[in-house]
Amino acid sequence: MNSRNPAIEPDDLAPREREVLDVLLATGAATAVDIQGRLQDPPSNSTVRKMLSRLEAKGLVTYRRDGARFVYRPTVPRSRARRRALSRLIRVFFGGSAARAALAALQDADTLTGEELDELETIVRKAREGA
Amino acid sequence: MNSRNPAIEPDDLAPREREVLDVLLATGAATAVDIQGRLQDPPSNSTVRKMLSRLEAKGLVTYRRDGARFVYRPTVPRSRARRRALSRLIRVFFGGSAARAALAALQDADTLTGEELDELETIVRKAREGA
DNA sequence: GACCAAGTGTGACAGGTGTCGCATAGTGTG
DNA sequence: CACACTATGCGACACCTGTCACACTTGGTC
Repeated sequence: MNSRNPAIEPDDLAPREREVLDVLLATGAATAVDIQGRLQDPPSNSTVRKMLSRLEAKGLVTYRRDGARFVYRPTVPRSRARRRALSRLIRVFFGGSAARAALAALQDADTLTGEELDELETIVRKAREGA
Repeated sequence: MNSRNPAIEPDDLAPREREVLDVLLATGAATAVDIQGRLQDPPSNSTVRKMLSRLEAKGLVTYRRDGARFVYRPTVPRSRARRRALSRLIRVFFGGSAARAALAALQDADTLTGEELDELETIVRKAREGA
């Protein structure tokens, strides 16, 4: 069980481990020092490395040397993790309605680009036509 | 530290505990048996009760007798937990853009009610006017 | 090649989690 | 009120987590 364990998902992780993986998912790749700097109430560097090594043992991250340092990456496809996280949010907080989740997110969006507005209009138009 | 401990947030919980709290946040209130039935790969009823008692010790749930059974509720305001979960999702998976998160959620929405479409149009219109 | 700085690997360990079985308490019915 | 049924409280315990200190590697510089 050295890598690729499809049974373990990011949701099954302990809080600190999940926090570390979150940084990796958000940035795509990072060193132990980078990660340490992005954690809330940061622990020692040793601790971060230990987390990374455990995540690696669980098959959730890989690393690659880059000179003296190691650069870590998540093995879980970002899109897959995102889909799971999104569907969980929708299930728990929006009674299963993706539309209501989207509306809530839009409330938080202080700015919308013209492109985003166009996309929204397209979605609305298509929905009206389809119905 | 019997109740109201504002320092402990749902994100700081171990996976199983979070799963239990999720059910409570999703349903508003539930008994140990209800919760057990909604967990993935459900453990014994004892286990669920132990989780609940630990969550109670952490000040995250309360219970109230209802005849023979106990009904549990989250003490964390749903809206607050939702806001935190949403902002985390946005930060980790959408580079901080609430708008892009909303668009992703809409892709998942297989049906949109007329009311929801109206709300979306209103948001788009107001955004265009404001800009 | 000897040194220093910066990185990494890992053992240890207190405390937290997930799991249950068993003893106990509350409800309703004849 | 005695019985059957269902719920709850709790002790126990193996395994997992979060934390670090300390020893070791690597890369570059005189």
